[in-house]
Amino acid sequence: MPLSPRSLQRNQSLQEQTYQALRTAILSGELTPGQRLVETHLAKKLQVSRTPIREALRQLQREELVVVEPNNILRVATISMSDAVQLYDCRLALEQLSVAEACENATEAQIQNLNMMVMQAEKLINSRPSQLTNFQLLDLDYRFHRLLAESSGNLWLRSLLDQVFDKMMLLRIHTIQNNRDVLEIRTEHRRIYEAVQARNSDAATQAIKAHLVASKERVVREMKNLQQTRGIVQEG
Amino acid sequence: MPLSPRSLQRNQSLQEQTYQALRTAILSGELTPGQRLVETHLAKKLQVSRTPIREALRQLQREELVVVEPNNILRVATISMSDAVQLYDCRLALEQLSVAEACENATEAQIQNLNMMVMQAEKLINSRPSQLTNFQLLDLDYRFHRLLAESSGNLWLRSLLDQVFDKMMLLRIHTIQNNRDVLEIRTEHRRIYEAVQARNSDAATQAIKAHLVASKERVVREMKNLQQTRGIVQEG
DNA sequence: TTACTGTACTCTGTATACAGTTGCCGAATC
DNA sequence: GATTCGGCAACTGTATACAGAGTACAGTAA
Repeated sequence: MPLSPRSLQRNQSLQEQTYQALRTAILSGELTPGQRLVETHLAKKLQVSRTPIREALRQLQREELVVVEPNNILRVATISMSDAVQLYDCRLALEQLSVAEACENATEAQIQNLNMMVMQAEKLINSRPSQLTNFQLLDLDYRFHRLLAESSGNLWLRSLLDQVFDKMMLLRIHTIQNNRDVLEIRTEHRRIYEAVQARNSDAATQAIKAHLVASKERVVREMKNLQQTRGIVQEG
Repeated sequence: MPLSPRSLQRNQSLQEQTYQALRTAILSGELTPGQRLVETHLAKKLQVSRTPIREALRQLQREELVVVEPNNILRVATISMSDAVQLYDCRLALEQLSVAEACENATEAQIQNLNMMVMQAEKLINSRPSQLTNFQLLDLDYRFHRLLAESSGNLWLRSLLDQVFDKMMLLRIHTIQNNRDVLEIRTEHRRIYEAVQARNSDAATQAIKAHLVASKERVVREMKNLQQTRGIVQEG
């Protein structure tokens, strides 16, 4: 849903709706990394006053989806190659814990949902590639990982991983545009799912580790490609 | 530094200063867990308008140092026993990565600083126990861990751990009041330091793991004690 | 042509006004 | 004495006004 006037309703606070709208716009790529954010413009676009905009921006700033320059200019955050590597390292640490605890604590309903996601992904991969299916795959990828985190039963782990996922999304929404191979999740997700379903903590840890290491490598390779062609993502 | 009118200066934005003041007040225990936060009162206390207060509160809310109730009442966050356990699990995952990367990337200056902190702690422990030295020890403990995270060179790891540390601080500022034994960091910190200094990644990982497992156990024990006597920390 | 300066414009930081909501208290009623 | 209703007080949500900082641009002088 594009950033548009009065797509907002009055049942929730405008501040919260503004926050969601901006976050979604950033994570969907509608607001591109590095783009300047001007309070007054956003206010006009969303048909609200600056107050809710400012509060939403402060939150995004605290999550580092928005960064502030020395002269108080706000921009959508940019993810560099080294950021990506470091984020993957954090994921590696956190998601091993995530699946290990999921093996212990996942409910049957959660396990069924995981299964459905794996099957959906397999179906999507067999369909004709297009930019739409690429986005759907990426979405499915992160829904799978978020559900794993949720299944761990550890709320703080979930909250930390959510932040990491948001930042990864910011990056990947731009890396997958052309190359669906960066989303080789077919066998990898299934292996993770099966280990969790069997409550086999060691296998699950191994599987997620292999998945993330492979994924990291694919993303880094794709970023190098992108850097050669266009200059969207800068080195940091 | 107590929350007082016009302790703020005009060189930084009031919003940022307000944020720092509130965060410090929460982490130092001046604002106690569960305490209600009223914008207008805080505004009067800090001698600023509601605008900077609101923006600061939104940030604290996003970091979950402040929680909002259904009727829009804001309160200082409360950490339950299960929160503490889950936070320790996250720390365990992240800090193992932290020291492993610190072994690779720490600068000589950082290693020297780590050493100084270890020695300072050893000196403090030998001094006469008091509430003041307890607070100093706790502060030193977290400064040590933060510096480890910084030495890893992984900015995202550092940012994630900072959040975890803040929440732990919120908890521990109340658990250590009487019992300094929860801060048995003498030998444990030294062992971590020596492993990092020797760039021995395996030893460092083992040492931090042992430290955190032991620390978790001590804190849980102390929380059980507290729960029996007074009701500050509620089960969640 | 270049460098400097004044000016107008844009944007942010902060304060404040106003409206809507929630919750409480007291009075009237059963 | 308990209960319910009206009204008041306390807060929050939102809009907006205003001031100050930064910036770009044009005009002028060397």
